[in-house]
Amino acid sequence: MDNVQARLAYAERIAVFYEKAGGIPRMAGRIMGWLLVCDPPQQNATELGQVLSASKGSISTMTRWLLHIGLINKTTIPGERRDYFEIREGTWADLLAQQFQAVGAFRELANQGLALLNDPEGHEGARLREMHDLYAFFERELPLLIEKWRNERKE
Amino acid sequence: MDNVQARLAYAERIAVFYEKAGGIPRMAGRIMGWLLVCDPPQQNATELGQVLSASKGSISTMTRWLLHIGLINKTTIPGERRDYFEIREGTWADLLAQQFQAVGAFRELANQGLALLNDPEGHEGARLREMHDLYAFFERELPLLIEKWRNERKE
DNA sequence: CAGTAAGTTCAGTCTTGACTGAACTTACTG
DNA sequence: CAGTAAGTTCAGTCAAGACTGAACTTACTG
Repeated sequence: MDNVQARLAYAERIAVFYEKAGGIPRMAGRIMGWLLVCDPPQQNATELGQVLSASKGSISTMTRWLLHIGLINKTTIPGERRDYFEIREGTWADLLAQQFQAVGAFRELANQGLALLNDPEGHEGARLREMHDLYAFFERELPLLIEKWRNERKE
Repeated sequence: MDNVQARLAYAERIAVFYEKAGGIPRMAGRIMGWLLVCDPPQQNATELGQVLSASKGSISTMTRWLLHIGLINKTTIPGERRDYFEIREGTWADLLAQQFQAVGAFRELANQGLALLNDPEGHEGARLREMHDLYAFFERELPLLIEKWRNERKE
């Protein structure tokens, strides 16, 4: 691996982006970014700590969290005691699907709001009806899109 | 407005949700939540401050921010000096459209990552190619979905 | 059964950013 | 032109949470 510095800078960029977009901890983003461009694609905790200048504790906590939400895999090599981490295949579709869950929650919140109004059908409820209809629409359509992509992918 | 307490609790729930989902400041979320269920739908800064137990400064900063990102409108009543705020019509579609912008940025990041690899076409690049293809797919499809909804809405 | 390497846990530090309160600006009103 | 109400700005406070470093657990190895 020649351009380690460039790849590190890339990991950092990914981290900043994820932090802003989804509230993902900076260090978790760095790990994700590095695992996207490192060679080989599997890295152990010590390697991650060294290249990212992070403490063992931080790596441990963040890898566990990334495992928990399903973004990475933990694998072991026969005869070795160390754990190796890698980007999980299918991560991105799952991640999007998970983010799309929020849409359903917002549709439900709109419902709860309408229940508070004296006249949900009237002009007073227009705000929440618009919110409800939009989110209901996407709650219906987004899973179909993901499905469509998974089918296209298989071919 | 009889059930003020229930509506306040609702505003709080909206605030917590938006905070987690999009990193929106708690107080901005409270304002949005309250503007969704208040009666009348227009409220001035003093009213907002009182009902939400917030300082003038906080209301001022947050309403300006909400105006800036286009979630609310500022209107005035002839003969009154105060500004009134209300949920902007079409807010939700715009908000989603804005959040979908991130998809394009991620597709671009995947490209930048591939450029760092020695063999982007090979096994080494599989991680980033998957990421790229997925985000490219959604970058294409999501605007179409929003368009579709806007058309359905018009009828 | 010491010695060591891998990994976890947790108390403490540090940074970030939301929020308050007070000083300030602006503009209407008697 | 004083008086007042509306709104802005900003320095300071406070809380949340990311990260470190050290103590601890676990399990392999000579």
